[in-house]
Amino acid sequence: MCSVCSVGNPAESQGFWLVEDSLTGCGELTRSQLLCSTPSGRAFCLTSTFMSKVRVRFAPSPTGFFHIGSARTALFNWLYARHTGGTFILRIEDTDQARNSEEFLRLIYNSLTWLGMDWDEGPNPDGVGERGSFGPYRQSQRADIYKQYLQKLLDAGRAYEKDGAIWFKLLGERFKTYDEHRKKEVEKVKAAPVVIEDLIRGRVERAEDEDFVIFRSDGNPVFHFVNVVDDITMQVTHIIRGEDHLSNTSKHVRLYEGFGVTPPVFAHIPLILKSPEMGQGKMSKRDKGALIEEYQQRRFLPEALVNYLSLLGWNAGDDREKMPIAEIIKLFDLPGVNQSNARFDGKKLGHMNMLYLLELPAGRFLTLAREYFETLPDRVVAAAALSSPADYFAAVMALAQPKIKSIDELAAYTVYFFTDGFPCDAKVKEKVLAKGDPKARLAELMAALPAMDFSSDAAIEEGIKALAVKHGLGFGDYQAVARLAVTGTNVGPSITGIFRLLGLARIQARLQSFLSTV
RNA sequence: GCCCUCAUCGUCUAACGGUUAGGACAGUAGAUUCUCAUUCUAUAAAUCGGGGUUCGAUUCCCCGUGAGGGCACCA
Repeated sequence: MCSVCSVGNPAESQGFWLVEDSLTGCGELTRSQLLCSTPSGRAFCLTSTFMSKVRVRFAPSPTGFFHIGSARTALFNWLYARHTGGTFILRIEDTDQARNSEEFLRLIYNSLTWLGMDWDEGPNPDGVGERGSFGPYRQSQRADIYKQYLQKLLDAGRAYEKDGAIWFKLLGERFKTYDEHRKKEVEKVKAAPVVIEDLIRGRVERAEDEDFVIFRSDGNPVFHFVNVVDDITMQVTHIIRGEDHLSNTSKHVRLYEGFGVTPPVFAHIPLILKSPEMGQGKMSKRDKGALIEEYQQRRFLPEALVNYLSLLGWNAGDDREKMPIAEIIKLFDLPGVNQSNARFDGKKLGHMNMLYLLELPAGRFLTLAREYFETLPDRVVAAAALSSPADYFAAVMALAQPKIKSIDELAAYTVYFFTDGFPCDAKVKEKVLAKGDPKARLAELMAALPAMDFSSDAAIEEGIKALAVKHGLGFGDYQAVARLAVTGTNVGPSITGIFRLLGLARIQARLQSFLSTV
C-alpha cells in the first residue's frame, strides 16, 4: 500500500513504485527519497508523489505580526514547490473578521517578498488583484464556494443545524459522556480512528469522536471547513504545516471523506521552540527575535535568515550548513525533515548573518548601509553619515564590512568617521591610560605626524613603525592610545585605515583635544 | 483530565544494527594581525531511565520519565 495515496499495492505495480529492489536504477531520486522508503517500511507510489504536479500552499491569517515559525512553514512549502517544480500558492485565511487587518496583510506580502519566497498563485504582492486560476485566494471572497460546499454536506446528510450554528455530523453510534476539560456533558461518536499517513511522522491514528461546528451562528465558516474546502478546490497535493495542526488533521480527514475526496499528503513539520534563555514552549510573537519585521529593520540579510531557518528541522545530509538557496532547493525534501522540535538560537543566526555579510558584494553592502542610516532612529548620527561625500561614505563602509557581525552595528562602529561628537568609553580610557606612558606616546606621534605619508595604509603603517623603532617600542604602544584618542574606543578597523580616511588635519585636532582631557 | 507527537553535547544536528558517537553555534585556553571581529589550533561537552530482541542497540519493541502540541461558534 502506498503510504501517500493509499492506493494499490507494490505487487500490482507497473514499475512506478519506490521499493528497495528498484532503487539502484533511480538516478533521479534524492538520497532522502531513497532512505524514506526503507527504514520505516514505507513505500511510495511514484505516480502519486512525483509524477503529478505538486501544489502546496502557505495559508497565513493576517491577525498579527509575521513571525519566525510562519516564515519557516512558508519556507518549507516554498522549498518543496521549487524542489519538485510544483506550484506555491499563497492563500489568505481572513475569515476572522474581528482580528484581521490590512496592515498585517501587507506585512505578509512584504515579509515573503523580502525573504525571496515568490508565490505562483495568490494575491499580487502589491495587494492589487491576484494571479492563478483557482481563486479568489482570500477566504473573505470565497463565501459562495463555502455555501456551495456546505450544501453538498447538507444534501449528503453530513451536516445539521444546532443553536444557530451548523455542525459536521460524524458517522457511528452515539453516546453521552462527561468532559473533564470542558466541565460539561458531551455527545460522542464511536467509530474507527482516523488514520493519517504523514510524510514526516509516518502513520498516526487519532480518534475523532465529536461533531464539530463548521459554520458559526454568525453565518461565517470556521477554519477547519474553509481550510479543507480551499485545499480541495485549489487542488492542493501536499499539506505542509506545523505539528500543532496534527491534532486537527483528523477533523480534516473526516471532512475530506464527507466530500468524497481523497485527502492530500500530509507533512507535519516540527515546531520552533523558545531558546532556553527565553523560557518554555513554542516561540510566540512576544518573544525577542520572533518577528521577521525585526530582522528586516535590523538589516539582516534575508538569505542568511532563510539559510538559518532551513536548518531548523532539516539538514543537507552532510556537514554543510551555509549553502546558496539553489543548493538548498536541490537537496530539500520532505522525508528528510526531522521529527523533533527545534529551539531557536539567535546567536547561530547571527553567526550565519556574519558569514553572508563577509562575502556580500561591496555595492550591495553599501546600498544596505545607506538604507540602514536612512531609517536610523538616531537622526543626528544618521544625518552626519548621510551628508558625507559618497566616496568617503563608501570608503568607511568598505572598512567596516569585514569587521561587523550585522549591519545594525554600523552606527556605533563608524560614528567617529562622520562626526567629532563621538562618545568616549570611560572604562577603555582608564585602561589604556594606565598602561605605559600614553601621554609621551601621543606627544611623539603628534610630532611625527606632519612628516608622515598618508597616501596608503602601508605608508601609514611604515610611519608609525619607524616612530616605534626610533623609541625602542612596538606598533601597539602607539596604536592603542591613538585609537582611543581618535575614536573613543578600543575596537574598530585597522588604525592605519582610520588615519587614512580621517586625514592628517582631523587626526591632529583629535589628538590635541584628547590631550587636553588627560 | 483526555488525545497526539517527540527524545544524541547548553543549542542546531550527523552516524546501512558494528564509529575512538562526527560537524556547527555558544563556552574555555592558546596562536596570529595594530585593537576588536575574522582566521587557525587545542580543549571541555551528549546517546533520558528501566526492561527486552540481538553475537552486538544511539539505531528495533515495551514501560516509565521528560518535553511539545491539541482538546472553541480562534486560525
